[in-house]
Amino acid sequence: MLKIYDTLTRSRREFIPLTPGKVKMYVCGMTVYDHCHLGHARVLVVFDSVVRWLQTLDYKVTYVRNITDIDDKIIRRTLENHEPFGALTARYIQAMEEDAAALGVISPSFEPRATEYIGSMVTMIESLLGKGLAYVANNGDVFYDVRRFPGYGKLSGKSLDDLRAGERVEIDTNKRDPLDFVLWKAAKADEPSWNSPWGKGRPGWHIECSAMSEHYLGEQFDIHGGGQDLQFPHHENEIAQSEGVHGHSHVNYWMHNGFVRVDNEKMSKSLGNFFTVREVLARYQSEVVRFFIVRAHYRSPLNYSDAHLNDARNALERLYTVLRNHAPSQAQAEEAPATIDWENNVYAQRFMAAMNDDFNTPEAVAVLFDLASEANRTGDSHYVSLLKALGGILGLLQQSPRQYLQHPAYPQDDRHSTEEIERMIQQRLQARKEKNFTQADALRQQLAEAGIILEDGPQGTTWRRQ
RNA sequence: GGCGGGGUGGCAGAGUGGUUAUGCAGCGGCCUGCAAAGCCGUCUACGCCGGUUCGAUUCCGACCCCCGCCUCCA
Repeated sequence: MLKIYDTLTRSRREFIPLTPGKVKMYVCGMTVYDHCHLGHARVLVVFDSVVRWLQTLDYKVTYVRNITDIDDKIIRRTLENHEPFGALTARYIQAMEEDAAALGVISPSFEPRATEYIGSMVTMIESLLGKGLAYVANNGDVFYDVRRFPGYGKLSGKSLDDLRAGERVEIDTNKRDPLDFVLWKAAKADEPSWNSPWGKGRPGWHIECSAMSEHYLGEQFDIHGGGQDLQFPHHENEIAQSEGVHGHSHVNYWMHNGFVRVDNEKMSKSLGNFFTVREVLARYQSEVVRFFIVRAHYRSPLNYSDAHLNDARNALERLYTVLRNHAPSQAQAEEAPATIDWENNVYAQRFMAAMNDDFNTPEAVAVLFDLASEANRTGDSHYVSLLKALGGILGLLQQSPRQYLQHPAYPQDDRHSTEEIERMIQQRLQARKEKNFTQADALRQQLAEAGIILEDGPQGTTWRRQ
């Protein structure tokens, strides 16, 4: 039985989908004005793991992850760059897709862009105006009237009177309440704009998620996810909009992942302490990054540092080494296809129990390592098959072990070609045969200095990159 | 100030009212020409102070400290 921690009720609740066998899930994706950083990578990987597990449980998942391709920051960036905003967003959407693919993230069922749903947003805003939950201000902006929505603050546990609006930012005098948020922004000159009953303008940030989630998933759906920082105000506002229009709750389970931190501080664009996915992928194999993310629970903070990435790299190497050392033979692979016996296998059961407990991936990873130990102890390839199958559910261990282990850690370390390495290994084997250990060790040392480790085994000498 | 989440062994990171998490790193041994990999063994724990309990890292209370949200942010 799957249990999910729901932010709204602050409790772990049994997961019961609205429609048996089906899951409708919406996750707030990226605002595309810059490259993804590790915090974005975490959202991508965390909810990818959620989808993979739901699918393992035989749910048919409809997964929507939106793209915000119009907002203040995008406009500012296009002005700085002197380029059309469509060109800017297209470039960063492309980059995001590349990063996601590198991290082994399966494409969502739908990836709607805000600019393609302006009409739905306008309809929604009209509805809110009709219900008296919104108003047109003197400056032409349309605002949500938060005081008119009784449940405002229920997701983030805030009360309107406790919020210190205006303490950090100047209050917009066009608003009735400082916490009112914009649904429609009147266009300034040189800004991208769309027609609306309130004149040319563009949507506020929050309305897009209400509109697009309804378009793809209906008035009510199962899971809504995103980073912790979206809890307030973004998701709070989304509730106000969707519930305001429909008159009933729209999300059954709210999931929020924890932050990536640097030096114990939240990694964020505004603090400028971020590392982009591509910066990190230039130095670590992408699977190391995914492993690093999956090794922590999704709600916990995750500290980023080279030491931690190195630690993850070394740990993952152990798993791939098992896969290499005890790979099932062709015959064994055919005899025992990669089906997982959830009913009888204790490792599979532990894995399932862990994942069913609010997606406890660290515990699931621990099962992987126990399987690795068992495989090393017994040499039984059944453990290896299961290790690879369970790893696959987490999006791990699907590369060929040789490819993984021989992948250059840093591109500039790729000093020796594979042919060169193989030739030196043969030279060393010849030297060993002649008991010329001095020369054999010299050759090994030479390779070691290039980060290449030799391993003499019963089946001959293999190599990997450190 | 309001609200929320935390403080676990050298590092990372789960979890539990009494039984080995797991990984990396360290140490000793086995294996090896020597290594590497692997195996066996092993050392560092549950912020502080009280309370409940036969027994608390795990429950309760106070305290200290850290982080997040209250502006855009995954």
